[in-house]
Amino acid sequence: MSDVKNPKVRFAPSPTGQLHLGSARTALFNYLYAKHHDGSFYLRIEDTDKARSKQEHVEQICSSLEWLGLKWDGEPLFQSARLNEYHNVVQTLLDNNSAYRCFCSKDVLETARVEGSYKYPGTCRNLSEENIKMHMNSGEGFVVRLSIPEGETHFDDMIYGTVHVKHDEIDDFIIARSDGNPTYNLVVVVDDHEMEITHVIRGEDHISNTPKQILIYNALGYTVPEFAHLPMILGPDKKRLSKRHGAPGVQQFKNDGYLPDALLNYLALLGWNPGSDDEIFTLNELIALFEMSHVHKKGAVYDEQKLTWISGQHMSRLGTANILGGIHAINKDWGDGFDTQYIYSVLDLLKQRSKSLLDFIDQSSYFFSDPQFYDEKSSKKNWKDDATSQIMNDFKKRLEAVEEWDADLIETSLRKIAEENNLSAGKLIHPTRLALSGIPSGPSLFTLMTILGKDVCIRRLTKALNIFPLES
RNA sequence: GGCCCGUUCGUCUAGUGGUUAGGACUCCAGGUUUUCAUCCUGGCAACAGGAGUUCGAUUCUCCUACGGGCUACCA
Repeated sequence: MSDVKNPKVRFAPSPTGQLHLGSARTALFNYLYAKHHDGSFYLRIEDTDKARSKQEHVEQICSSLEWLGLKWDGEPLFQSARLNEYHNVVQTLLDNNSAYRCFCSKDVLETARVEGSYKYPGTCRNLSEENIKMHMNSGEGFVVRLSIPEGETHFDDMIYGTVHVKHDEIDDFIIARSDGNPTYNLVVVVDDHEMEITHVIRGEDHISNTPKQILIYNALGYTVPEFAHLPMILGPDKKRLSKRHGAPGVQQFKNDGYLPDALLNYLALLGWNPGSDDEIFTLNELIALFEMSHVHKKGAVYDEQKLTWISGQHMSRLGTANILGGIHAINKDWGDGFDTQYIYSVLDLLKQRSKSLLDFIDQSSYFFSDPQFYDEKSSKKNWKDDATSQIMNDFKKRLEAVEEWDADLIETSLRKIAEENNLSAGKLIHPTRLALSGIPSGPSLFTLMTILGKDVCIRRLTKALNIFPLES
């Protein structure tokens, strides 16, 4: 066990879109790390980009996290509510000469960049007091840039190891825009400090922001937290999965009938390994097993087939009552009008055959309503003539006479008729299945009939006898 | 252009200075089953390339290639 005690971590999405796979994984690893070490997991909404942030995304992100079961501690912190605080910090940095006002126009700098000059030239870095006053008096807009000192910054990343960055690689980056609003690198530091975050766990795309942020921590005299940068989740083309690049939203997985634990399980395996050959875990098991040292640096390609397999594993392992809960979350009317024992029989019979809740609902439909359609191919193959109808009619009569509706007795009765008519049992089984379920495949016919009950079976057989063999 | 990171079966991954390079998903073949699915058994399939260090490198070092990230008045 590690000696880390009660870490405080945060998941800090910007509400510019729904919670997608990549950010869900980041949230998960933060959560696992925190809970494994008896720490806290906080939520912070990074909504300083007013143009792109939307309330509906905030709600969507929260409900996705709730669905996944990643409960955050306390109340979410909204950056938009802390603008005054950021202004004060910018002023502090200006006052202690860690930052300066820059009056260069956006266009000029943009042009220079296009021409190959990737770094800010430092034009306004050492303006005189008078010069600054002159600019300000004339009402010119300005941004505030951090003044990067000479030297080098390094930090020990929990995943990447020690990262060294020379300061001449770092631009005098902007911490406050010309409209006075702070930028990401500034607010992240201010808030992580305010929230007393001990471990910053985020995507690898932030690794080059880290030294910039450390410089701000230093300029403000704040304690620098630990960092862990997670590998990216990639699309099939090995490009980073992003909102733009077809990253599915978490909501989509919910709608597709995946169990939250199954999604979490799959996500955990992208970039992390449990140190054993086991692959199926509940969230609590993941918490117990999670170690940052088992996270590696390589990006992982998202593979829906493996997710589907994991989902199927969770379906068959999950308790029947929990499956029912999941189904009701999708469709609260499911199973209405049927008694609990009947519903549980169906659940037990089909859950290990299902890849997802939706798949389950689909497979179980004929337990709740008589078939409206009959599979065409199977109809032609298994009930193509009057001879079949003849035998099916006999079978129906025999069933009507059965006193005790029991799988074994039904089977015996069916096989007996087949034998009497010199037919293989399949000649009777297939048309019966078709008549009862409308489809050519499914669980054991005899247990299926037992669950359905005598009345329903007779009713469906009668209906089928009126219809089959199908015309044309 | 610059900085940083990565590279083991198609995919997710384990692994060691000497291994038949292991597992999982997918796929294929059998088995089980009334059918389909599950399940069981078996199979296909990988150390990016080149130097160097070494008795010996997949493992250590360097180079190259390829891939990724960052290089915004986005976060």
